Parts: sequence; structure tokens; C-alpha cells
Amino acid sequence: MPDSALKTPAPDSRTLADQVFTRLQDDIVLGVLKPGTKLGEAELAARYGVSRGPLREAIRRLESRKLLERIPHVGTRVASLELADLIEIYRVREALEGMAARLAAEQMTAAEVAGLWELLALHEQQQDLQDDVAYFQHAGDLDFHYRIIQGSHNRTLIDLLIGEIYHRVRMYRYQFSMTANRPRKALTEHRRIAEAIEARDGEMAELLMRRHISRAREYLEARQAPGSSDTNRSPTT
Amino acid sequence: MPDSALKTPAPDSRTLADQVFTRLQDDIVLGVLKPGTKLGEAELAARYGVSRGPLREAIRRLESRKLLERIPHVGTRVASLELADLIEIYRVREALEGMAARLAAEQMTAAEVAGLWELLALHEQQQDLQDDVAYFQHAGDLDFHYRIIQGSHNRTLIDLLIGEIYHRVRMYRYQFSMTANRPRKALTEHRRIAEAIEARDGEMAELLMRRHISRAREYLEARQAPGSSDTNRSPTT
DNA sequence: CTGGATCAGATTGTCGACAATTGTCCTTGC
DNA sequence: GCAAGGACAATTGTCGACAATCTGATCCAG
Repeated sequence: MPDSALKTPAPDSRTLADQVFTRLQDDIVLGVLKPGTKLGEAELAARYGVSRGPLREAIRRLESRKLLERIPHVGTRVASLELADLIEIYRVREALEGMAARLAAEQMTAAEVAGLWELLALHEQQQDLQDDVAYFQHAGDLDFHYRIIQGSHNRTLIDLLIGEIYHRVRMYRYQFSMTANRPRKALTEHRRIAEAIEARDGEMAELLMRRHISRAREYLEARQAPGSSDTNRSPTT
Repeated sequence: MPDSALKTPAPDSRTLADQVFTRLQDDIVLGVLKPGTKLGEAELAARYGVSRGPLREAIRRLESRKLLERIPHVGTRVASLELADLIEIYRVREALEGMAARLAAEQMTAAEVAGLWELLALHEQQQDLQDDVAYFQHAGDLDFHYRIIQGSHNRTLIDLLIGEIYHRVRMYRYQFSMTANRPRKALTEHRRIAEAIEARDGEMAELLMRRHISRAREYLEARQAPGSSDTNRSPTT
């Protein structure tokens, strides 16, 4: 639930099209509408209590974000996320978040760095207590990356990552009920990235972030390879 | 004009909304509609001979691509591109195209590599003849990057770069009538990137591509800095 | 003369109905 | 019995009209 910071438009958007866009996106990301489901416009319009006009606008925007697949004159389906797609996304994340970490090391304010350490302290505490493990994997881990992305102070980079990429990552996590496979290691890597940022070492921050994400991708590729078919477990990144 | 390969939807889209989307995008990118222009829906609807319905869908899609800026209940304006925005985009290109070059070195087929060399030979020939310089800067240079991006064989990466980023780069070029400032150096760098790809050296290809784009960005930053206000000249990347 | 509130005009947001296209099912011929 | 063709139904694409909201210009008060 603490995904509040990840929503794109204003929470109480004034226009109906924005409201239904937000609600539809949440229903897709959280798994209420499962991948492959065929969505009739009339059905959805009744579901959200709006006309087909605003609904169509929301559909087009979700289609741009790759959360919906539409075929003209045929219909709209919820995008089905293959593991191969997620691996592709991790390649993009490796490049983009590596750059974000580099820029964050150069551009983050002292207050932002302090906030980063507070977040890590919170994570460490929660992990020691084995408290709410789910939080760490979902919003917790994402929040760490989220702060570094914002720390880049590069609007284009932020919009791309938060607005175009992360929705699909979150969709994957909720869809497969992902459980972190190595939270302790991930936390250590997070801490080292924070150290590099605090030291204003951009190159090191980029290297560590890329390695961090690359390891998660390699884990996914191992799951994809034939022969290894364990239960749903996922990297923490 | 040889931008045919850069268009997003099918050229003869069946639905009216797609057609007006394509035409509107071209008018924005090519500078027919200049940045900051206020666009009335009724006016545009008459301009393209469609109703406001399909037009609004096109507007939403262009807004997602950051080519239009919309304020609810107020209106839509053509996105005004500051030099600072272009510099931000070049940071993203450095990260993304660096990764693309790495993947291209690993994934490109022999035929694709051959096509890359043919393109470079064509560029070299045109430059020797001082023939059509404009081609090299606009479509020519973009085509080189375009091929490497596609060579990554990563659908997510391709869609991001071609579908979300490059439109704004093209818009900038047409807007400022950019003239290459160092075509010879750029061609040499292109050739070295191709060599690394042919040698299947992913790390080297990424390094060279990042340096290539980074230099162009540094040139833009120099133009942005106070004191240097020469005429409109731009890097070739 | 300046500042703020009010009102008119225009523009955007929303809705319901009509037209066009697609997929399906039935019929028909071989 | 099977395949090809056609007609029907359902869904999407498109349109015009109505309602809600913002801009600006005018008018009034201080």
C-alpha cells in the first residue's frame, strides 16, 4: 500500500479521464485485472461509472505505457508479461538506473542523502525483526531505487523510469507474488551504493548500481533457462 | 525526407485517430507547428478534417510522448524545447544507446553488421563529395544510431529510444536547423563503433558509443554556458 | 488611479447515438 | 463430411450536441 509516491497523476485528478486512468492502472498493476483478459469498452465504462469517451482516453494512455495491448476494430487486452520481457526491462534498468546513480552522486543534496540513510536504517531494522518482509520487497526496495532516480535531478530520466518502466516492474511483482530471494545481500548492496553517493563518487555509484541490477537479471535468466523450475522467487531489485 | 524508417505507426493507418496522430506528429517535429503555439481543438479538427473525438486521442498520445503540453480545462501547446531539456535527453541517450551498442555487439546478425558497413561507406562517399551535407546530419546520422538500436534485438529498448526519445531529438534538429560541427570526427567515431561491434566486443562498443554521445552533450553544454553565443551549430549525434 | 470582483465569451470535458468493421455461425455446394 | 461463402450480431470507431470550467475584460470600490 505505501506505493503512494509511485502514482503518476494527481491522486484526486479533476478530470474523469484521469481518474479512470489511475483506477484502471491500479487494477492492472495490482492484478485485479489479470493479464490476457479481454476488456470490452462498454463493460469497463459501466465498471467505473463513466462514459466511453473518457474511458477510451484512459485506454490509449495505458496502451502507450505498454500495460494494455490494443488491436484496431478488435479489442483491448491486458498486457501479458512474459519473463523474457522482464529480462529486457532489466537491461534498460541497468543502463538507466546506472546513469541515475551517477547523476545522483553528483547532484543529490545533503538532505536527500540523509533521507537515503534513514530509509536504509528503516530497512535494516525491519529485516532484523523479520517483521513485514513483504514491505521490503515491494515498496521498500522500490523506494530506495525511487529516491536515487529522483536524486538524479534529471526530469527526462525520472519520467522515463517512473512513468514508463516501473509500472511494469510493479505489475510483475504483484502478479507473481514475488518473494525476495536474497534480501540481506540486496540490503548490503544498497548500503554500498549509498556510500558511493555520499562520497560523491559517480563512477563507483554507477558501477555498483549496474552490478546490483545485473545480478537480479542473471537470477531471472537462470529461472528462464530450461531445467530450473523452482517456485516463484525473485531478486530484490 | 528519408525519415521513412522513423515513423511509428503504419504509414496508411486504418483508423482516423492514427492518421491524425501521424500527421500531427510530423507537423510538430518538422516545425510546421512551432513550439509554444496554442492549439485549439476545433481549429485542429478543421485542419485535419476530422471530428474532435479522434483528434483528442491523438493529442493524448502526443502528450505522452512529451511533444505536447496540456493543461486540463485550459488548452494544449506545442512543447517548447529548451536546450537544458536536450542536454537531459543526451544523458539518457548516453545510457540507453551505450547499452544498445553493447547488446548489438552480442546480438547483431552478420547481415546487420554488413548493412552497417554499407551505410558507413555511403556516408563517407557523400562527405567526400561535400554533396548533400544536410542528409548526413539529419537522417544519415540518425540512421546509423537507429540501426545499432535495432541491432540490440531488445524490444523494450527499441521502443523506448525510437518511440519516446528520438522524436524530440528530431524536433530539435529541424527546429534549430542544426548544422553538424564536426562531421569528419563523428564519422570516424561511427566507424570505430562499427569495428567494435564486428569484433563482438560489447564492452568496447558501449564505451565508444557513450563517449561519442557524451562529447556531443559537452558541446551542447558549452553552448549553454554564458559567454559563448555563436550561431546555430550542433554536434553530429 | 489601482486593485479586486463579476460577468460574458470561448474552449474543453463529457455524453449518447450512429456508422463501420470484425468475428462467428449457419447454410450450401461439392 | 468438409470447405467455402454469406449474413447476422457484437464491438469498436466516429460524430455532433450539451454541460462544466477557465480566460479576459469590464465595472465598481477604495
